[in-house]
Parts: sequence; structure tokens; C-alpha cells
Amino acid sequence: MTSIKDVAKAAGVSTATVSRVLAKNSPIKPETRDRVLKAISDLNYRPNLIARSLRVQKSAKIGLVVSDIRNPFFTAIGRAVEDAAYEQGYSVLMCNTDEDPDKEELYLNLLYDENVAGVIFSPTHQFDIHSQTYNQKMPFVVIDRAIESNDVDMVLLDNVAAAYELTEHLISNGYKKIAGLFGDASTTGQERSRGFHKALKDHQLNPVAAHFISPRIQQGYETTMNLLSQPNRPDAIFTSNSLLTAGAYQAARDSKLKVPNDVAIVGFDETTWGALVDPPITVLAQPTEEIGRTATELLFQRIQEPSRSPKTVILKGSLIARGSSVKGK
Amino acid sequence: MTSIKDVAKAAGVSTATVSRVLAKNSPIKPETRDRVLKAISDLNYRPNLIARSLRVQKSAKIGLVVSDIRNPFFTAIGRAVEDAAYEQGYSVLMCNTDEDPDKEELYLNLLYDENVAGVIFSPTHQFDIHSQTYNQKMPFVVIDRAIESNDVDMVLLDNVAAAYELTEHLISNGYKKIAGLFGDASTTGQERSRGFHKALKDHQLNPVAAHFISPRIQQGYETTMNLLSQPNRPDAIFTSNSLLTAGAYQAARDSKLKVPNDVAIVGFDETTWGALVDPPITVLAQPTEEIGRTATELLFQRIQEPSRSPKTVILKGSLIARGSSVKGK
DNA sequence: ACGAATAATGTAATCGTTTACACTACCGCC
DNA sequence: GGCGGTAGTGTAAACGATTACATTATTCGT
Repeated sequence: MTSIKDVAKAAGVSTATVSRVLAKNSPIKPETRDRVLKAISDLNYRPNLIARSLRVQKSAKIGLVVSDIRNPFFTAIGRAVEDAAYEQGYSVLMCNTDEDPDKEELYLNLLYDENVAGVIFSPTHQFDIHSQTYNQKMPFVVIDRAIESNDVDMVLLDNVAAAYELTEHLISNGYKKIAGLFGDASTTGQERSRGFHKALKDHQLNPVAAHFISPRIQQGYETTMNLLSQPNRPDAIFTSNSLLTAGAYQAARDSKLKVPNDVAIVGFDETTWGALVDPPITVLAQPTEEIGRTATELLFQRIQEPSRSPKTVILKGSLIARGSSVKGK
Repeated sequence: MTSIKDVAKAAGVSTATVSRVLAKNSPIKPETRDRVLKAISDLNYRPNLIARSLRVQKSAKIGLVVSDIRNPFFTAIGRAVEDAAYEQGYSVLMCNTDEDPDKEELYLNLLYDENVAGVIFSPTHQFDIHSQTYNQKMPFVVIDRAIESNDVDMVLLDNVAAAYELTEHLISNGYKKIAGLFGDASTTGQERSRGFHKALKDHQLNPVAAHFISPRIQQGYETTMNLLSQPNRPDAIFTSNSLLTAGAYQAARDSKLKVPNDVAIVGFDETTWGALVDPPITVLAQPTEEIGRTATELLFQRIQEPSRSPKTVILKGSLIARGSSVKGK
């Protein structure tokens, strides 16, 4: 392949000059610049990013490590991160850990070895930031799930408030016997549970049930089936995760109960199907675009000023009320 | 950071010896090997992949370039590719082109510059393999969409047969006035249209309508609304893409028509919601796991033997019959 | 018109590996 | 006992860029 040497030879200058033309921050005689540029285009020269990266010990790439690529929430974030990074001339390497701590470590190490400028990631439950002093190794932004550390940037949803709002929506629509299903794989489930309980308490209600379960359709289905077959069954199911929502929804249907008249279903995250089923589902939508964009901006800030004191940005979700929780609708 | 020199010094050998210990294919005196390994672990040494990549002009990464990360079909493939690559000690860099030829070129160039061992990708409509002689630059496997070239590996669905089967399913369930909605963004839409028409012809039927439209929910919705409001409306809608399916489904509901009694809906690709709506949707599911795995294997074969003659693997989809097209169900 | 500052370019070291080549030591064989 | 082969290791040249330092050419102020 053609290297900087070939260009230098063709333009009759040294490699240093070629490099400086490319870097655009050194004084170059216009005439030589033109010669170099011509040689570059004549030879179809493209600088070798690997060599550059080896020399300057960094690169124009950022890593995005997500815990589940199949979750629409994360792919939406991926798109947002990619757009924001693209504007800054960075490209994004996306990696998927599948909630597996081993894979998580593998990919974080890989990205580090690849000299990425920084990493945005949603940690698994087991992730311990102190075990490997990751944040000292490279700039870091944690999304979606809080970790116990006050020296790392984070972009999170105000899960307590969001769950509170969603619960209050149920209450104000006349539901009183509310059950909650929470994912047990991350801290978000716990936080959402807190908002759920607080809202009930503030309205002098008691939860009919509250379960922490594995965030899968099957678990949501089974737990809901159980709840709905009890004599004093709930009239509303609150779910903290879109997979649980799907399971609960299916269970309500299979129990031959009418949504929303017999039982209401609400959940988190906007999905393709949420508005498509009948009745459509009331959700608390997370601002995925904003989460991704903010995380990227925070990362770039830290890349530029590594010692800047860490920031945690807490974003608000927005309630999208639909037929699954509003009787007249 | 600690480099190979530090290890060499600590073990009292030359860097070459350290490198050879790591490469595992040169004779090393067991005693020295142990000293080196001890030094490596003492110093917590990790080889610098960038430097290695610069030196050997390749790396243990493959690229995966998809045209739409939000399409569940592609994320499923992403998972499969990642698993298959992981088994071979490779990692996957996933990039999203959003059907944008500029981004496609950007990412293909980036991956090339990154010295990836090869690329798996689904080309946009405009992609011209000859314009840049990409396939001579690095190993290549095309998935999902055929391109006119017989010197490149491909993994495709037998779209004609799949569409034929899906159409025949409608016919054998008593539907006679069938309309087809096909995506216009890729070759798959055209191929599925061929199978659709062939099945109708073989059963002495004429299509009520056949439209090539942009593969979005909105377009599917509008076109279906139009079709269903006509005096001689179709009794079945065939869609070639899960977004069109979603639009058609919504339109059927908004037209106050009963699925499947008034109108049947069928489509491609298994999604979270396909089984969740009421009635659940009959689909022709693509073997995503197998597509991803096969593509990865083909890629590794080509990496090992670049001159091997190109192969095209054609896989079969499988019909999942559900309530949206079976009246009694 | 002269020294100082600045513009413009070149030389060569460097980033951290791999590997061709050179070398020594030893073994087995005739 | 000399010779060919191989085991085991070291030296140093790549890979393709960036950049500190050196050097020369130009400009400018007084």
C-alpha cells in the first residue's frame, strides 16, 4: 500500500512535511501544500490509522459496551451515540456483553488495547469499578445503571421519579390493587421499585404484590399468571422492563381478562409493538436519544479534561398514556 | 505502560524471546519460558495489539456492517456472528450504515484501515462492489442482499421459495384476493415479489395488487389503508418486511376489519411482538442464527485461503403459521 | 543593514511489536 | 573428528506514522 514515504517522494518533500500538511496546524508554504495534496490524491493515499495510533497513543474511536444488544433500548442508544460521535469525527465500536461479566472484562480490555479515546457502557450487576481501576485507565461514562462510585461520569434516568409517575398514573385512573414486577439484573429494578412503593404509600395504598424476577418474557408471564389466578387478584400490573411487560400482557390475555377494564398493564420503554397491540400499552418512555447524546458529550468533555470533576446527569422519562391503563380510551 | 522490553529485562532475555514465548510456535527452553511467563504475570504485561497489528498487518477483529441496527433481524445476526467469532478468538466491530452509502463507504474504509481480518456486511442498494475493488482489499462476505458479482461469498435466504411458501399458505387457507407489499430498498423485496407472483400463477390466481414501497411502518399503514378501503378489497395482505407488516396490521385494525376473517396478514421475520398481538402473526422466519454463523465460517475460510473459489450459501426460511392467517385458529 | 524573530522544511528518534538473519551449542552419524 | 542438522537465543530492521530538534530562509523593526 502507499505510505507517507511514497507521497513524500512524489511531492519532493520529507515525510515530516506531508504529515504537517495533514495535521493542518503547522505553517506550510501554499505551493508545497498544493504539491503534497496533489501527490496524496494522485496516489490515492490514506494515512494508516494503526501507525498513527501507535505513535500518538490514542485514536478517534470510542467504545460502546452494552449489556444486551437485542434490547431496543440499547440499540436506540447506539444510534444516538453513533450520531453524536460522528459529528466529532469519531467512530463507534459497539460490543455486546450479554450480561456476562467475563465478556464485559474481555471487551473493556480489548477496547483499552485498541487505544480507544473512551468508553460508554452499561455495567453488569457484578461489575466492580475498583477491581481493575478501569476509570484510571481510560475515560469512562456509565449509562443506565448506577454504580457505587462517586468519581465516574454517569447518565441515568430518574428511575424513582419515573416509577412514581407511572404508578400515580395508575392510581389516578382508579386502580387500587396494584402489583409490581421488577427486574433483578440491575439497579434500575430496585430504584423503580422504590418509586413504586413511595407512590402507593403517598396515596395510602398497599401493594398487592411486588416481585423481583429475572427480566425475561417467560418469568413475567408466569408471575403474572400466578397473580391473576388468585382470588383477590390485582387490577393493575406495573412492570419495570419491556420484556416483563410483554410477558404480563400475554398472561393477561391468556387469563381471559380484559385490558384495561379487568386489569391494567404499564411498563417502561417505548417499543415497536407497544403502540401496536390492542389495547396499546401505556409506557414510561426513556429519552434514548438524549441519553446517548449526553453520554457522548460527557465522554468528550472528559477526554479533553481528564481531571474534571465527575458529573452525574439524571434525565426524566416521559409518560405515554395509552389504552392499557385508561378505561374509557 | 509495561512493554515487551520491560518483560525482557525482568526475565533477562531479549524481546525476541519474549515474543516467541507468546507466539507458542518456536522452540524455547522450558526454563526460560517459565522465567518469561513469570515476568509477564509479575508485571501484569499485556501485549500491545496496535503495535502487533502494525507489524503483522492484520488483527484478530472482524467487521460487521449492517444497514439498520434497529432491525431485530440484524441484531440477531450480530449476536450470532459475535458468538461464532468469539469461538475463534476474534472480536467483532459492529457498524451501522442506516442505508446511507456515504456511511457505508466510511465504515468499510475505516475497517480496512483498522486492519480487520475481514468484513461481513449487508450492502445498501447503491453499493457497487466494482467501484472500489473492495473484495480485493480484504476478505468479504455479503449477507441478506445479493449483489451482481460472482466472485464474492454470500449468505442469502431463498427469498423466492420463502415467498412462494408463504403465499401458498395463504392460498391453501382459502384466501384468493391477495395483495403484496414489498420493500423497495433492497433486492430482497424484488425476489420475494417473484415468489409471490409465481405462487399465485401456479394456482391460477391474479394478485389484487402489488406495491413496491419504502420499508417503513407509515408506508405500510397508508398503502394498506388504501387497499382496504377499496370496493373490491383484498382478503389477504402479504408483506415482505416486518415494518410493513406492522403498518399493515395497524391499518387492518383501524379499518375495523377482523383478522383473519376479513383479512389475513402475513410477513417476514420473527419479532418480539409477532406472537404477542391478537391474533398473532403468521411469519416466514429467517434462520438468523444460522445466517450469522455461516457467514462467519465462510469469512474465516476465506481468510485462511484467500483464493478459494467463492461460495454462495442459500438458506431456507421456516413458516410459522399463526392466527393472522388461519381462520379457525 | 543587522540581529531577532518567525516561517518553512528536513533529520532522525520513537511508539511496541514481529521476524529474518546470524550465531552458538549440542547431538547424531559416518 | 568433522559435518549437517536443530535447538535456543540475540541483534536489528522493519511496520507507518508523529514530532522534538536542527537548520535554513525570510521578514521586520530600528
